[in-house]
Amino acid sequence: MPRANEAIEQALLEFADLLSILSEDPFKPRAYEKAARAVGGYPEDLTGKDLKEILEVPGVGKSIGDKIHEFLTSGTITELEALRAQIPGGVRDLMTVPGLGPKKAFALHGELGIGSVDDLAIAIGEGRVAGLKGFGPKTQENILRGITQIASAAGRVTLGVAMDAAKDVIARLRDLPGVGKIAYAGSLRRMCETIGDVDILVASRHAAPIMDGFVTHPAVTRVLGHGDTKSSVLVEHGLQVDLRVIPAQVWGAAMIYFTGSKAHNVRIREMAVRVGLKLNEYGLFDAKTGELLAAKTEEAVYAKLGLPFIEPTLREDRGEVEAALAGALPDLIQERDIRGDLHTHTDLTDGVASLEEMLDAAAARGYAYLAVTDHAPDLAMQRMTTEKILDQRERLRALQPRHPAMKLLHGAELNIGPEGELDWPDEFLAGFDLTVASVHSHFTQSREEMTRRVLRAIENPHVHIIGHLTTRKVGGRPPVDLDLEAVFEAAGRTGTALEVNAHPDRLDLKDEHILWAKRHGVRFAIDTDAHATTHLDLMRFGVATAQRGWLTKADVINAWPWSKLERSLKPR
DNA sequence: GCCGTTTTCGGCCCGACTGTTTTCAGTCG
Repeated sequence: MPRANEAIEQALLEFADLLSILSEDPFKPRAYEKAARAVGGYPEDLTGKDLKEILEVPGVGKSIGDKIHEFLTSGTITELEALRAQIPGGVRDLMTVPGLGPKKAFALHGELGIGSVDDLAIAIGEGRVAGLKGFGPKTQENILRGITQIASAAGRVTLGVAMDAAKDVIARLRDLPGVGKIAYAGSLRRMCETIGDVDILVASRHAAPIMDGFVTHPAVTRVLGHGDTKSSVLVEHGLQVDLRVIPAQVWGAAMIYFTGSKAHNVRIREMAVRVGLKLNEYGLFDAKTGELLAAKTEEAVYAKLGLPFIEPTLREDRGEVEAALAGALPDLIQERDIRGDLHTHTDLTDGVASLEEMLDAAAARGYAYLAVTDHAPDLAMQRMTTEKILDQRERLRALQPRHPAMKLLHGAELNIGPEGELDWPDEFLAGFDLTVASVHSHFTQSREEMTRRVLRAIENPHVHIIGHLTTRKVGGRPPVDLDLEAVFEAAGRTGTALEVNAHPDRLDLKDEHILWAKRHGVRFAIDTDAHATTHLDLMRFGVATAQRGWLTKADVINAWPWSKLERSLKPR
């Protein structure tokens, strides 16, 4: 079962949102938000903890601690229920529209009775919103654009949400009698950035009890179908989960079939047909005699087709079949190849873990190096100063002896200003072991301005990595407008690495961009941008995205041994 | 609501941008 922390985090964030609508005091919702993040990033599972232990979570005091305790013992928070009764859920959804915050959402609900995003679109169309104070033509236009943006992601969830749901279901089903192999397939196994539905495969001869266990899972909000070998349900976030039970002897063929992509499957089925074979979810057959040639493992099925095993992350019909036939599949980067994380935060800025905790967590992962890269002063909200970061550097240096197997790198996440300027002059930047430079403001600049700005940062010899290049949020904020061809050319030429941000809400660069950039000889850094020790585990999503971009460990600077990385960090 | 001490209250996430509000509220990172 997943940790209770995530459910508590969601409940506290909802509490914060509802308070921000209802409460005059802006600090109260912030306290809930802060506590939510701290719980989400807390390394220990809160399940079964008593009040005293709960109060050890930073940012959690008596009042919130009581609510967490109530949630852990009863599954609900009475006061949260009371807030929900005052504010329909759809009103909270309004705040997901870019440009709409608690005040505007409250006005729309209070003045016009608007209770959902759909209501809002209709009301704008009918001109009813125009009369409302603070809702001029530009604002309405922005809201409509935001609604379109949300709608385009409707029905899909991020990789992280889908993975949690899949793990949860698998954990519940794994111990049922008669369950052999169990695994997720589909777009989740291919690690696509958004997931429409989760496919889970179980090998068993006795489907009925497994089906029953599935549809009665506590996370199920609605049963869409309940058959002999296939059932479909909806869980949180409206996510659909399909379960299929198949005989163990056709596991490989079924995994290929249900992993897809459709385009990949079409390609290999065509290959089969051309040589007198037939491929479906039950196996690879001789088309004439019907004899079963392979089915048990994916490797066996691919082999009979004259192909090596193709990693799920490559199965998009982007040339992987041709490469496989030519023996030219890339030797893809794996999570075990990663030797360190080069973009992490501590509680000196907006992280929730201390420097010591982050170092311990990284060391526990067996990393050979770790860069601590807290935010720089130009991101004003973080209140970083030159004194604070120099003090952190001293503390980091002093901690080095505690981690003899891990090289500690002192860095910063710099802000690329609107003109491409950075937070500190070059002399000061030269004092860092490593820097990440990212865009955090002025997202709406023109393509020319944005490109000039990013190019200037790339050309700066004291910048080693460009963080989350496009700043997009999966299913949320659109990417900035940027001449990627020019950016990739410059990054390739200067040796400035481009980040593959591993957070499932970002995945930035995305797979297509990685493929494109790689053609320019760009180097990459797969980083978690961790704001908590638990976030270091997000590395797997970054590695999967890098795989989808066909990267090998030679392409990824944090898969290099320290001696090689160290040489590459010298000023150009 | 939390927290720390300048210690039981008062400060906390600051500053810029946007659109529209004729002087600034709301939103965002």
